[in-house]
Formats: sequence, structure tokens, C-alpha cells
Amino acid sequence: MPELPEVETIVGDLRPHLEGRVIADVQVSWPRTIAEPVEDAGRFCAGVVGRQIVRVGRRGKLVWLCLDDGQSILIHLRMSGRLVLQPVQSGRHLRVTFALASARALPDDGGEPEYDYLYFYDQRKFGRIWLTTDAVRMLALLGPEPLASEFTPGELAVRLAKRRGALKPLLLNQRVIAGLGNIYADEALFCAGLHPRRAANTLSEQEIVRLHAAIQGVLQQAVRLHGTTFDGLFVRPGGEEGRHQEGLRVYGQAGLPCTRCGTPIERIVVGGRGTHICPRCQPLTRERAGKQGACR
DNA sequence: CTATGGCCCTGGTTGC
DNA sequence: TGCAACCAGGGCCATA
Repeated sequence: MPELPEVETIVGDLRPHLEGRVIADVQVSWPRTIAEPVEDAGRFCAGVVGRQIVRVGRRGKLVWLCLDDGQSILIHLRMSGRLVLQPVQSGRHLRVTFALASARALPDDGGEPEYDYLYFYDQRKFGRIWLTTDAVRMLALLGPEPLASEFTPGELAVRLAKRRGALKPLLLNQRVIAGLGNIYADEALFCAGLHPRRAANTLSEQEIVRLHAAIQGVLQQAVRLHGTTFDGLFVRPGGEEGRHQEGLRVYGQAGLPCTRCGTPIERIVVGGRGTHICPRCQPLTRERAGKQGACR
């Protein structure tokens, strides 16, 4: 389940191989992957073939390819989407293939090897790809980038203040903050010592500062380690795994002792999502236990 | 606004 | 052993 750190890793890996390349051809083997123009592989192909990729970026969990005519390709990996430069052994789960050409002859001292294809694999078929002339307007619907300087404790406070609902579903809402998914929402709440069912508008200023620092700290650490490979769902474009899985404190750790207090980690359901907590470090009623936050 | 539940999907796990 | 039921998960949508 690629979230912000995994998508950041993918984008960094792809950038040197894609920027400057021309899309020579596209094959769509599962048309529902194409979200815009809606399930229309033909118009999608017609729109991108011959275009040069001028920039590879990320916004929230979206991979953002800027084309030389002002259009953008947006790719959401959802649960099981993968972007790879070398074909996986079996062609199973292959949904879209981009054939790549060079914009100009390569210098012979080369540098990066040139790949001929970019493959989009997606076992569960939840991934989607958009072609749009107005990426900026689409992306404006997302909340702030949690690692950008605009994302301050004050900004977080404003976004939580009006909400009476539980904290965790809010953190997963991409219009509130862009890029958090189930793994990092659970990890951030643990690090902040906050219960996922706490009503968002009941946080003290100190708790908001702690949550802000936890979100940034958890994401930065995961980016540094190139994401979390859990269930083998996330693999980098070159085939390597992420290294953050060893750093998980609560996600997928049910039954194991809390790294901070030894209490067994529990799995509960919040907002319909599996949620992992330390019941002692993340009390629902405000007591001393979570005061300092659970990280470091 | 908030909560809940369904839908899209597959493949691994569980239950009989 | 074989097969059916169930579940996870991100985002979106409908309903209450």
C-alpha cells in the first residue's frame, strides 16, 4: 500500500529514467485503469503518444508526470499498484505498458542505462491513471503536503479544530492532509501518544504540536529508509524492497510487546479500518500515560 | 458535518 | 482434499 514515503521513493527512482524521455507507445490491457478519459484507452493513448515527459513529481500519494504540451499523467497506486522499469517474470497483473524512446541520441559516456518500457502492474486493479490538462486544479483538492514548510502545527490545529470526529479517519482523509495511509497514520498516532478515537477538536495545543512532530518524524524516517515493504505489496521500480518495516512500532504488531512499555499491541477497528495501538501509551481519556508521546 | 456501509478486486486464510 | 466464505485495503459514493 504505497503511501507518501513509498511514492516519494518511486518518484525518486523513476526520475532519472523518465525525465526527457518520449512516450513512443502505450498498451492498456485493463481499460478500467484509465480514469480520465474515463475507461477510454484509445483516447488516453492518442493523448500521450509522442509526448515528452518533462518532469516527474509527487503530490500526496499521486505520481505526477508532466508532459511537454502542458498535460499531466497522474498515477494512483492504491493498494497494489507498482511501477517498474523491468518486466516482472510473469505478465500477470500487467495493466499498462508505456514504451519509451529517447528524445535525442545518447552521449556514449551514457550514465544511467536506458530502459525501453515503464510497466504498471496492479494485482487488485484498484490503481488508476488520469490524463488531464488541469492537474493543478485536481491536486488543489488535496490537503497540505505534510513534509512541506507550509504544514505547521498552526495549520494542523486549524484543520482539526472544526472536526468533532475521530482523529484517525481525519488523518486518512486526503483533503485534510495529503499522503497518509493506514500504516503511517497508526505510527504517527502511536508516536504522539494519542488514541485514534480521540475527537479531533479536543486536542490540547501541546498534543497538536506532538501530533505534528510525529507525522513529520514518521514520514521523514520512512522516506529515508525508502518506504515500508509489508506483505510484499510495495517494491521499488528496480525491484528492491523498502527498509522501514523494521521500524514499525504498532502497524502489524498486534500481540507483540510495545517497544516503549511492553504492553501487548492491540488491533481495533476505527472508521472501518484496522488500527493498531498500544492501549497504555495511547489512552483515550487524557491521563498521564501519553503525555510525552511515545517516540524516543 | 459525521457515521456507516457498500463497492471495486484479488489472493491468502479460515472453516467445514 | 476441496471448496466456499471471508477479509484487507484506498478512495469514493450513497444513505441516514
